[in-house]
Amino acid sequence: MLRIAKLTDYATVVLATLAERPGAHASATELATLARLEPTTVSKVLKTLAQAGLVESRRGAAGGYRLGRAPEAISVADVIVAMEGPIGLTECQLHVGLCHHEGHCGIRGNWQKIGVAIETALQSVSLADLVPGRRRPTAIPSVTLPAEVPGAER
Amino acid sequence: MLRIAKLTDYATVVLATLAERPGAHASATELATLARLEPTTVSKVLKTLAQAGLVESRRGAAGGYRLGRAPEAISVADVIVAMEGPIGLTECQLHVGLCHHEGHCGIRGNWQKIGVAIETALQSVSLADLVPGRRRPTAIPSVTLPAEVPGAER
DNA sequence: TCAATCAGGACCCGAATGGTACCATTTGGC
DNA sequence: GCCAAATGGTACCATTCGGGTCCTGATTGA
Repeated sequence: MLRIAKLTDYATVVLATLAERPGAHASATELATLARLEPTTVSKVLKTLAQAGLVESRRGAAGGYRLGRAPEAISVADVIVAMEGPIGLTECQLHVGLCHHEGHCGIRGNWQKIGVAIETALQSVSLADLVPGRRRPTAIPSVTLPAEVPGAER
Repeated sequence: MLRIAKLTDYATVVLATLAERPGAHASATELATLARLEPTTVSKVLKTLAQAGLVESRRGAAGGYRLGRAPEAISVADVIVAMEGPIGLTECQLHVGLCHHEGHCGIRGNWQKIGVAIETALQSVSLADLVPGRRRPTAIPSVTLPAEVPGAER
């Protein structure tokens, strides 16, 4: 487990397809053909991505979608956040007050730090890194877990 | 999103509770009281953890559970794997052949590397680090994404 | 022998997910 | 001016999954 949703996976594929044809607008059906996905599903994904600003849409005839930013400026974390909302391993990481164990749960702060570390890792990988053969980075910046993970703030 | 299941969260709390009383066996109901969780839920969690070897069980009167290994030897990744199965962000990361896009999907290998990076990060945090006030590590080992993330193996 | 405790299912309910369909709106071209 | 193409938005449904509860059997110590 610890999966991302299928739609999020599709989103990365669609975005990668878009990254291979920069500038021009591509329709949802066209992208679906290229990515070999269901047109309706691709359309749904693109709508969500457009709301997040990751793709720009143009309506009407000869409309379609194109990347909202350069592939290097779109991280995997951006895609996940756009499709699934804020990244947080636990519920209490996002919404304070919902969990009635907050008062005595000593490991809450640690989960938050772990989540931050994962989010940082996902932010360090850009869409350009995912597109096959487009860019070939020599190395990915190293990711460090935030120091002192112990039960600090309680 | 990108959440862990609630039961996994409970598992860390229960394990942390167990870590605070090393050696002695504690019953499921006793642990539930300490962790302020439902006894039946705690029992369910403990059964799963016992199957994975993270806790040792003793049946009968005066039975109960205790940690199977030292808290330092139990990582957050171990807990997640025990409760939810292998860590994998995407379906194709775990089961080859299920996805009919494998042949032409260029970003599959990259997702795998991202998953490995996250798993490594989770493995670097032990149960001892989660228990409040028990150990206070000066720093957590840095985690580096595996080099060359480009669409290599295709 | 009995009570306490774990082991292992079976079961149910609610929520989330994936997928589809429908209609309104916008745009460009004939 | 009209029509086709395309997105925007919403609603809907089937399925799966997670969380929680309950029951019965096996084991152990007093």
